[in-house]
Amino acid sequence: MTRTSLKDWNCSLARSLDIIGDKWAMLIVRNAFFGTTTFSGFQAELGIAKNILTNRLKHLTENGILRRLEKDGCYPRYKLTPAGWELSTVFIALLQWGDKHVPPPGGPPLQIVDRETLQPIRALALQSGDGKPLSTKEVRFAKTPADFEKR
Amino acid sequence: MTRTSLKDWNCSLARSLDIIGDKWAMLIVRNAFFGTTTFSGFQAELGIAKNILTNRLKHLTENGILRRLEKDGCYPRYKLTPAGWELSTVFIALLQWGDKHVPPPGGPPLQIVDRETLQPIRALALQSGDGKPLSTKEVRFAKTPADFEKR
DNA sequence: CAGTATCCTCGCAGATACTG
DNA sequence: CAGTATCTGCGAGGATACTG
Repeated sequence: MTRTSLKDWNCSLARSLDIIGDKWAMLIVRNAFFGTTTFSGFQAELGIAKNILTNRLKHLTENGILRRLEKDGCYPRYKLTPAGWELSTVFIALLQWGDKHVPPPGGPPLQIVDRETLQPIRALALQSGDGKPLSTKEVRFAKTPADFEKR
Repeated sequence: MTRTSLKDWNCSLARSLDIIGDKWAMLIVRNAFFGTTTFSGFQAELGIAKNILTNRLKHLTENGILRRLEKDGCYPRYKLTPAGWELSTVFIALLQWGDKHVPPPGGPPLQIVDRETLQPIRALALQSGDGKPLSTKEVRFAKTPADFEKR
């Protein structure tokens, strides 16, 4: 009678979906990937309710996607773990799929380009260390970040 | 006050998540990819409630992921559209991520191998035509299909 | 077999006020 | 700023009975 949990399924996809299978989780990871680190940052960019955001951040932290870093006298920062970084392969695939098959209401889709070459990125191979931002493989948006996520 | 819909966001990822961002949708696509075509097939394999399954199948059909084929005097069959096939890049990425980062409760994870070479598949490039199953690139499970998804 | 029709429940999510 | 606490409610999702 309770909702089925996928945690214990003998299937990696199912278990993965149990962690990042809801829309907010994936969007949070995406924004973390593109540089957001603070509570209010996620909150403003996504327009998500605070308690829900708390929930998701906690859930992602407990499942090893995010790491919560507290420096004394400073705001806590959320950064992707290596496992979190590797999720980029997933949402980039989804993003590109969406670019192709779910056209935006108006205007052309935003593009992800390499920060240096400005060439469109088709797939990412990430091998980051311990949550540090990537150097050359780092990506940005062709449009300004502000354009990107207007809620 | 209503739940936020991602349909109209200016972001391909968000719009994609609105379509296949819930766990059942992705699992249905996965099973469709691996050969399931009938209502009862999905129902038995996933253990999903019938009305929910009806919902999801309708939703996926309306959004161009599945195609519902009716032959007179025969059961309806659900087959992936080309767009649906291309989703495999997404869930394979997720599946492999899960293999690495969300270890199963007991025993080694199942593996996806090439049907002919039996080599593990790391990434798929699909270029299927009109919903037809793929030929050489088709994949199967190293274990029997029956092992695969025991609900 | 492939759904439709109901009913019911509880989880997710939104809004808001409040705290260190 | 970064949450916590509380209230509220829609609606996803489950169970079951029924139909062509």
